[in-house]
Amino acid sequence: MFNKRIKIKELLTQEPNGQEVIVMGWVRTFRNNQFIALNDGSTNNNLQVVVELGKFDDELLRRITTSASLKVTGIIEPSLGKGQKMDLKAATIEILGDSDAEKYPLQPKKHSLEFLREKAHLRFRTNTFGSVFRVRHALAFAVHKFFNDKGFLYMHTPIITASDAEGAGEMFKVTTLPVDGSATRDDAGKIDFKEDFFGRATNLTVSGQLEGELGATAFGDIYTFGPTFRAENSNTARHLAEFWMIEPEMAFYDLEDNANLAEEFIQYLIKYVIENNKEDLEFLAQRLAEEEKQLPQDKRSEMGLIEKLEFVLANSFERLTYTEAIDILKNSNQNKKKKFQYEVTGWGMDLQSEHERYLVEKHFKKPVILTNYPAAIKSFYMRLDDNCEPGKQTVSAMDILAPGIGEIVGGSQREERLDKLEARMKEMNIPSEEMWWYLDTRRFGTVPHAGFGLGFERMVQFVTGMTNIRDVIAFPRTPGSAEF
RNA sequence: UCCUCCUUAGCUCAGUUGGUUAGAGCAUCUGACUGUUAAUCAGAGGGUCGUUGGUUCAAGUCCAACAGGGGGAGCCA
Repeated sequence: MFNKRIKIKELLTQEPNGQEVIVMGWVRTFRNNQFIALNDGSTNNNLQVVVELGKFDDELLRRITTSASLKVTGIIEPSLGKGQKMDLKAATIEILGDSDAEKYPLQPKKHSLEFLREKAHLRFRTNTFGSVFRVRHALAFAVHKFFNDKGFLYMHTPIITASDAEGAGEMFKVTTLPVDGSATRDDAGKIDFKEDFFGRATNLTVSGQLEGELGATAFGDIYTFGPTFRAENSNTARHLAEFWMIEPEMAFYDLEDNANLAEEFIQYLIKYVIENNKEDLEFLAQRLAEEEKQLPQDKRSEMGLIEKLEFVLANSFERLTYTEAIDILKNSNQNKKKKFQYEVTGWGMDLQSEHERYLVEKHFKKPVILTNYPAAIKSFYMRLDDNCEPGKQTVSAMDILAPGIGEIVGGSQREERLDKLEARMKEMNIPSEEMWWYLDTRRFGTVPHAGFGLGFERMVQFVTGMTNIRDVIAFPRTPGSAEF
């Protein structure tokens, strides 16, 4: 019977007054052959277990090593030492699992994040990753709470799909055909996917949006929250081959409604974590400040982590159109002095990440919602804006750019007019026959609707201040790397 | 995929213009001490210098390829 234990997080909120408790956890350090710092993952704060001299066998004490797991019973008393308010005076100590100190790779000292990435199966036992993953959990919970409270329906869209949602991005193939080249070929010498498990070529999803639209045009408001896969050979601190994305889709929403929801959503998530994970945020803020001490002054953040989050809560996001952004960039000193690696050539160009960073981090110094991009650089399903200047056709797209992260949200009002949508698909070589089911939403009771995708890991990065996306997902999948 | 930097003890790192037996702190082990806070003190063990090949009388040090990792870029969320 193990479940009579009290979690350390809860115990530490109590007043020490001689209560008898059972705790279980892992040893962080054993100081002075007398003080065990015990952690059970419920909080970064350890419980100090006091081992009275002569009360326990030396044999037992020798087995209390870093990361050994213990069951301890005893009495809670006010601590005689300075660092903590209570001690657990041990009556019994049971070693649940030994941890060979010569082989256990983590020590009670500072390890580099790169080193811990290679020990991803054990890094949860550190303070940094303890905080990161508790915050990640809180954010995931807050996502569901936000949408549930608003009456959105949580929709599970398929992970195996036959459609290439945005015509962009390499996809992972899903097949049961032999990979040694012996699969049946058709007359043209191509692999005959009629022989495959699903009777057609299938992939891992790159987005649940198209299926989400089917839900939205029946339920009104839906959201998805699931894994997404991109087989791009991207090697950066903000890309994963497997990541989690939240994609709300709303009927009877236009672009402005969409932007309002996205802004409210992001602020809600931040507020939830500030209110519910104060200790973890404080730890992460301190960690980030220490890390930034190593950087040259001009590369350090102007605000501390919590200060930054509170700033984002207190100020509305800057909204401007793509056209206005191009004007700002073109007239910036940075551009006039040719300090951009990619010159701002003018209307129609795609923004490079240095341009986005300039707008967010230098010009506005807060999150920015960029809208109404040129149609030529955006996806087929985005709604064409009416009354555009000749040669400057735009779509009702929006990207939300966050300081230090870049694009955190991408969304749009969807093209609900069948004729315009079909014309656009033809233009962009999207096979409309295969998408008959998608087009049916426009054939039968089409409505104005909109939605967006929020990269969950990027949101976790923004809130925790972790600079590498591989440190905010338990087991990162990146090109050449799928250990664990 | 491109550019760039890195790879020396379990970890973090030093190692001079190529030249005897490759060092430090922490960790580990042994002992001491015992109200400690990454405890402290003393001693000990621990290395095919990422891999392969080359240059040289001599390579941790120079050159090349490969592997792994960091930072930046592209693609994107």
